[in-house]
Parts: sequence; structure tokens; C-alpha cells
Amino acid sequence: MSGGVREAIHDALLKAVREIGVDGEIPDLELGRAKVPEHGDYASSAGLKLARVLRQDPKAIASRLAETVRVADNAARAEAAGGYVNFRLTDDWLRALLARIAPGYGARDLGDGERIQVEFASINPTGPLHIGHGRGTILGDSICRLLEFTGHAVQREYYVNSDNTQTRRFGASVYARLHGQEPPEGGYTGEYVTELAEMAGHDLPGIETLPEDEAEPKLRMYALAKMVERIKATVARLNIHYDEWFWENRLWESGLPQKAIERLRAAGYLKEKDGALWFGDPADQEEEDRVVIRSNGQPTYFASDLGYLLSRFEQRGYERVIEVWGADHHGYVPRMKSAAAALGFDPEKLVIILHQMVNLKEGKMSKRAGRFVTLDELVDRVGSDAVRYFYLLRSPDTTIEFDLELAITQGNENPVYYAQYAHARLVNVEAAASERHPQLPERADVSLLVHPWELDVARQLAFWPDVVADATALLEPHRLPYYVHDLATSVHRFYHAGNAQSEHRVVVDDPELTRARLELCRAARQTLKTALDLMGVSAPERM
RNA sequence: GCCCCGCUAGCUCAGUGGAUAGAGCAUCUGUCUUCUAAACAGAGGGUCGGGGGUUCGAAUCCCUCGCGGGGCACCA
Repeated sequence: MSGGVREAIHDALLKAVREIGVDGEIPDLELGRAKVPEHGDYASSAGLKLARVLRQDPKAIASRLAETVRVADNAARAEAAGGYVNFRLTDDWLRALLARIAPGYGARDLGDGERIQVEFASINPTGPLHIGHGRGTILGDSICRLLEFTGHAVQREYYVNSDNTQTRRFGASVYARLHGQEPPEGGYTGEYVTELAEMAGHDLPGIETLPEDEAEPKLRMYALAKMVERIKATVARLNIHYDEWFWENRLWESGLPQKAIERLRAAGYLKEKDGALWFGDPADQEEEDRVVIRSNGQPTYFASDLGYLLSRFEQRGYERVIEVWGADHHGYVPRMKSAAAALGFDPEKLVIILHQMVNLKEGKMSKRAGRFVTLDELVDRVGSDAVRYFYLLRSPDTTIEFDLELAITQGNENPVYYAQYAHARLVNVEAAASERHPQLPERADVSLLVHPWELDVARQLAFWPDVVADATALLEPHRLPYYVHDLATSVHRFYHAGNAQSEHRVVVDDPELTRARLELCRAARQTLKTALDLMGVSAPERM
């Protein structure tokens, strides 16, 4: 039952549907978690769904299904209620589950080694990361962790822009500072630009004497490299490590954009207009044409992106590419998709995940003006774990209205501590048990676990593979913190039963009973750790 | 004008077309001589932005209107 109990129930339900005489296509039976305890653990509206197919009373169908269905390992018992078929996990199965839980429980080979590149937070390296950029990095990294956990071969990549308008302006700004001047209109005015100019003056001998058209590219590459180092250090504090920092200029040196352009030209996707070269799908009149090469001969970022597609799908052979973008780039999605298709790739294999913005309550951020709260400052103030947890808690579709004051004062109120405390508690109680009982039985007699607060911990653990499967399939890591919270709640309740009445403690006189409860602690602790790992949040042993 | 996202408890947000819409924070009331009280138990709090429609069934799907945010470059 490697797929988790929900899958086993679903399989059994489908089999029962056949047994009661449904031959054709079976509609979605809506098997999901039951919402109220009276409905058990999983609920399905199978009777209602099949009523139309069988032209029979939903209640009668549900009753027959409930009588017919047999879940593997007797994991759950079915019960009809109206047109619904509800399933309750059996206590015996819940107890037996504990022995199967080990580090990495819930991992499944959904990917079969599929080679996926996840490219995320590829911000122009023209300034430090601010709190908005944190969202993409954390989202992207957690998606990577989920994919790795489920059998995909994942590569994390940062695409370093180096030849576009913004980075040229950045280079020009450094040039201006080097000569004691104000940056040009639309340039970068932050303090760090002046610092970069000073460093460049020191590290690049003779740079001051070069004319701007020669000095700017050198200064630009120098300054970008410095900024990349800084970005690398910032994300490392959040437990994020890229496999590859892929420079745009390398793309041009390898000739890939040129190759992509030739291919598109041959396929009829390019045309000359107003002295520029445009991309457009002749079959799609809706989509506007886009400039690939400007009338001044300079390529646009789009030209680089064409080569970048070639680099990834063809030269490096990724089967799927996932890109994480801020929602302000959403208008660029159709263009990238049609470009991928025009180059001969399956646009479905280019997955673009958009996340909404992070706004500061105090006012807008402006990178070029040098006014922003940096990601580094945020990590300084609230810590990596809280930052990651806080960002992951929100669906990418929601705009985060970041109240900095609140984040700073959040302290112990932060939900991350709730989950971490559950983990630390379990570690602590396991240590206390081995101190009290140096020689515990090797095997746990789980039949001694009879209390609802004990079985509820096991029940939560049974749900974990479902969460992994859903979060992976939908690429939605925000499901993780919600699960972790639920598991932590059942752990705290279980622990607290011992505070209320000492015979319910984990560590009791009876070594057999202690051993059985320890089994529960171990399983819960390992699963908490696994879930926190997938979020990139630490699981402290002591708090 | 066109496109995207959001609108759910006082606040911040979950919620694969199913039964009685949830959590955290905040507020109020209880619980530590005991394995960690960063915890537990309980209470109050809702026209799921408005209006239509589809459906046996809608917070969820469709249409429409409103409000907020973002985007519509030879910037990225």
C-alpha cells in the first residue's frame, strides 16, 4: 500500500462499483477527507454520482457499495449514509501503520526519475533581494524538495540576466559612480552602486581610463558577479542552494539564440517590420507580435529566452521545465508557450507558476531608488524558519500584505514554533523514557494503544501520503504547513493527556506501555521532521 | 479598453462540485508540586463582495456587476 490509504480505498471502491454492475465509464466518486467525525475519515458521494448512470436510488446504491467494498488490509470499514459511502480507518490498521513509518515515510516514486529543471527567482542581479523576491525563492525551493521526495531528478537553476537593458543601465550606473557622477536617467542610485564602483576601481586596474563603451561591459559583468555572490549568500541563509547559475552571456557565446532564430525563420515565425525582427505565430492572430531583434541591432530578452528554451529542452534534455515568476510577468506566459511550441517543444512541458506580489504595508518598494527592505534584513529579524513558514503558508494566488512590525513582534506567536515545539517535545519525551527505562522491550505491542488521543496521532500520520501526493501533483507546497499544524495539534493533545492524568503519560512504570507509546512518538517525530524538511524549516530537538 | 489574481469570522488566511464552511491571531473563561504551559480544554464571532444561471447538490463551475491589486514596451 505504498500509495497511501486513500488510494487503497479508492481502488477498493472502484472494484466494488464494478461488482455491483457498472460497466461503462465511472464518474469521479469524490473520495476525500470527511469533514465531520461522524462521517468517518474519508467520504465519497458514490451513490449520488452513480444514480444517473444506474438510474437507481442513490441510497440503495450507496448501501450496496458499502456492503460490497473490501479495502485492502482491512484498513477501513465502509458505511452508507444517504447517498454517501463513508470510510473509517480501523484501529488495528492504524496501530499496524506505525511500524511502517520510518524516515522518509510518505515518499513515493511518482516521477520515475523524470528530469525536471526548476528555474526560480531569476531576478536581474542589479540589487539585493528584497522581501518580494523571497516568495519566489521559497516557493521554488519547496517545489524542488517535493519533487525530489517523489522520485524526480531535479535541478535548481538561476538565470542570470547580463545582456538586457536593465543590466546595461546597471553597468552605466556603476560607470557613472566610478567617475563621481550621478547615474543616468532610470539608473540605479543605491548606496551599493557606489560601493561596487569603488571595488571595481580597485580590482580592475586602468578601468577609469577606458571610454564608456569599453568600460561599461567590464564594469557590468564585474558588478553583476558581485551581486550574484551576494544573492547566493542571501538565499543560502534560507536553506536554498542552486545547482546552476546560468549566465545569459554564456547563451550568446554558445550560439543558441542565433540557432533558435534561424529555426524560427525557417519555420515562418519571423518577419521584418520597421527595421526590427518580430516573432509571431501566423496561425494565431490574437497574440501580438514581439520584437526579437531591435532596429538598432540589439537583441531583446525574448531572443535570449528563445536560446534558453533550446538550452534546456534540447541541449540539456530536461523533460519538464518549471519556472516560478512573479505575477507581474503573467502577460509573458502565452508568448513563452507559443515560442516553445514554435521551436518544436511541447508547451505543456513548460510549466509556469505565478505568484502574487508581496507588498509592504508602509508603501511601495522601488529597487532603483534603493529604498526597500531586503530579504537579509527580514531574515535577521524573524529568522529563516519563520520566514519560510510564513511565506509557505499562503497560496501563491494571494497577495501578501507584509506587515513588518507584526512580523518582527511575532516572536512566540509565530505558528512555526507550534510545529517545532511538537517535534522538540517528542525528542524530549523519548529521551526521558530511555533514562527512566534503560532496557525497554525491543518490539512495541501496539495493541496497548487504545485511547482516542493516541489513535488520532496515527490517523493524522495516515493522511500524510495524501498530502504529499496532492502537493506534488498540484505543485502546491502551501499544503505542507497546514498538514504540519494538524499533526502538531494531535501530538500536543496526545502529550497533554499525560499532563491531565499521569497514567496517560508516555513514560509510565509499565515498560510495555511506555514502549508502545514511544512507538507513536517515534512515528510522529519522524513524520514531522520529514514534513518540515520539505518546507526547508528546521526540526529542533530542544526549545 | 483588454488580460491575470483576490474579495470567506474583528485581523491574516485554508477550503479536489457534496452532508452542519474551518484554522491561526485577537477577545473572554478555565488548566502547571508531575515526561517541555512556545502547551491543553472551552466560549463568542459568518448574507463565503452583490445579482443571475447550471446542478439532485455551489464558497467552489458559467455569466454579470462592484471593490482592491498587478499587467498590457524595440523594460524584464
